Amino acid sequence: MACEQLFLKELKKKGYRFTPQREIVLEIMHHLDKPATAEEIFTQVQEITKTVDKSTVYRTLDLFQQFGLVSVVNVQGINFYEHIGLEQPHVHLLCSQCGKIFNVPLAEAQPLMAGFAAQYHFTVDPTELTFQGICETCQEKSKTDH
Amino acid sequence: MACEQLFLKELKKKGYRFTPQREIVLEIMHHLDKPATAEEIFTQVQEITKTVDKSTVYRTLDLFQQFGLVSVVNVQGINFYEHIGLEQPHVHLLCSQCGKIFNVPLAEAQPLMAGFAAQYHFTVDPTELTFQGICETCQEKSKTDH
DNA sequence: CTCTATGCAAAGCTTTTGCACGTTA
DNA sequence: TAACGTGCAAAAGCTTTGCATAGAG
Repeated sequence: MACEQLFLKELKKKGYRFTPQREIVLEIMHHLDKPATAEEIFTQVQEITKTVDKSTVYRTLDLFQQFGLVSVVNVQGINFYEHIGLEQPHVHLLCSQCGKIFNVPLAEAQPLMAGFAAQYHFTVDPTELTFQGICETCQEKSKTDH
Repeated sequence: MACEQLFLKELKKKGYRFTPQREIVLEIMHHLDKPATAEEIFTQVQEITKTVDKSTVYRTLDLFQQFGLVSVVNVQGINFYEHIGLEQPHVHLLCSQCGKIFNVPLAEAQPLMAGFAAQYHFTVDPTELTFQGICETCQEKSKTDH
């Protein structure tokens, strides 16, 4: 995996080390299909080995963030981490009912961001963009519940 | 203040009581010029009287939320509360540098929200909408710093 | 060998909760 | 005077930190 090799080189260049713990967390982040909490990531780590501490997971996620490998979305006080290696830039749609997070291309929000820039000279940071609401499935569900 | 009378009636209708503590917090929320943390609100309460406990502030803010008087924005793990009594619907622009929060009319984001509804059948909840980025002042500042 | 990273345990912070007592209506 | 609300203290989450030791380079 090219991006991992690159990351590895960057790590070493800065005097950091590539430990088994970091490898495991990286691997897990790589296969996440949606943003996950530290707890969820820790649980997945434990399925592989019990010898990784939760604090190491936190420290590792912090490190990955510094390298732009991982981004954090905070929703209602909960941090969700996701891998952003080669993925296209995107924003999040969070369903406040089922908790699922969907990614949609950043391009969709570009006009709005341009508007904010033009009108208020405010430059939106797209990596932090999350829209809360209700997803299709939950909308259907609430219809049939009635 | 009409909205407060209304709120008071609603409170009583549901069997809640209008206590001095709730009055103080309401008053403070009313005069906030920007979203504030529970801690900040508590500090302001203490400037008026020392006899209100922090847990009461939390409970009161929860109550106000239930009545739609107050909304919560969570940013990087921190809850900000704001009064939304008679104000027009709006979204937030949060400057990640200076921490200031600006309100802009919801209408600006309406096209985007409509797009999400059309394409993904996802209904955005506008009360939770916050855009992080850099405000005009901080942009100017970083220019002159160079 | 050196210095970074880890595990463990403890501390920190914000927020919530249990309970006896005060207060509102 | 019957609920509801409050203060106090303690607990509960999530995250961070200090420190001795293990391990990467």
